[in-house]
Amino acid sequence: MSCEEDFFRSLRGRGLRLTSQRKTILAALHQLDELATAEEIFQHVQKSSSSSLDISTVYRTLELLRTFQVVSCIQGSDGQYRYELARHHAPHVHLVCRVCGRVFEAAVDSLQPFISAAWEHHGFEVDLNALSVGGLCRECCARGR
Amino acid sequence: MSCEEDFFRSLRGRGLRLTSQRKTILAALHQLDELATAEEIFQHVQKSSSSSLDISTVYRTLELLRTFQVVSCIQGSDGQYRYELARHHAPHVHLVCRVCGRVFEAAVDSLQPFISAAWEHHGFEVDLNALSVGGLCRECCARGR
DNA sequence: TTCTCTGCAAAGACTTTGCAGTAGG
DNA sequence: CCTACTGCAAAGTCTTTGCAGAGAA
Repeated sequence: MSCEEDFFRSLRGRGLRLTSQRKTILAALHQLDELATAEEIFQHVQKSSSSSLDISTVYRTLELLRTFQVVSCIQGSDGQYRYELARHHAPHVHLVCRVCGRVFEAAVDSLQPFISAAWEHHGFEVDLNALSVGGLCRECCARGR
Repeated sequence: MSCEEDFFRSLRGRGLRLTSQRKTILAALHQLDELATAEEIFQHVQKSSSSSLDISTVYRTLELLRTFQVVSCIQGSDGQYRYELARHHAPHVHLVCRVCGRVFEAAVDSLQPFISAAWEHHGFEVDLNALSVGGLCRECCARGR
């Protein structure tokens, strides 16, 4: 799995180690294949794997994966951080419904004018991997808020 | 002040009351005139006003103001909620630097294509007041991350 | 062997909640 | 006078941290 090899190389580059817990968490991210909280990743490992690990290890590993840009991280409408594999998905934006909290994925091409404008007017480099947009989804909108 | 009158009317519509604490918090939001956390609003009142209130009252009032759309609310890079008066500002987007945490305001016109696309493809109604975009600011970008 | 990493437990930061007294309308 | 609101204190939720032992390289 090239993702694990990449991770291993990144770790070695800083004198860090590829432990079984880190492998397990990376595998869980592949299996979940969607935005997941640290708690959800933890639960998934508890159920699907014989390996045991601690929730604090999950947090520490996710932080590490984030610094290597292996995972991207957004905050849902409930304020929790949610993670997903960065390279596993085409670049996309998350549409987070402020009522039901569900997350939808939208393409990024229509954002190009905005990205250019942010760069030209503010020197700001928009991070597409961490982009989440609040609003109302179709159902909640129809339900009248 | 029309903002307070609006708030009063909204409250009356639901049989709720305009208390001195709610007036104080609304005034603080006007004085701060920028994104502020509950704690910052609380501190501001403690310093600048003779009225005393509890931090839990600040949270309860901000939640109330949010349901009436008097304030809008985003999450900064540190995960804290930050509030500002919704009508006091022209519609704008917050650019949140993932390194230094500073927040910049950007115009929304270049987002029009994206807003239209989200609506057409997903039936998703983007909420501009709650829109924050992560990335790297000019300084942190120049500093090489 | 050498350090990094882990599990555990505890603390931390921010936010919410239950309750009895206070005060708005 | 009614009942929503407040302050207080306590709990809740999510996340981080200190430390001694475990385990990669």
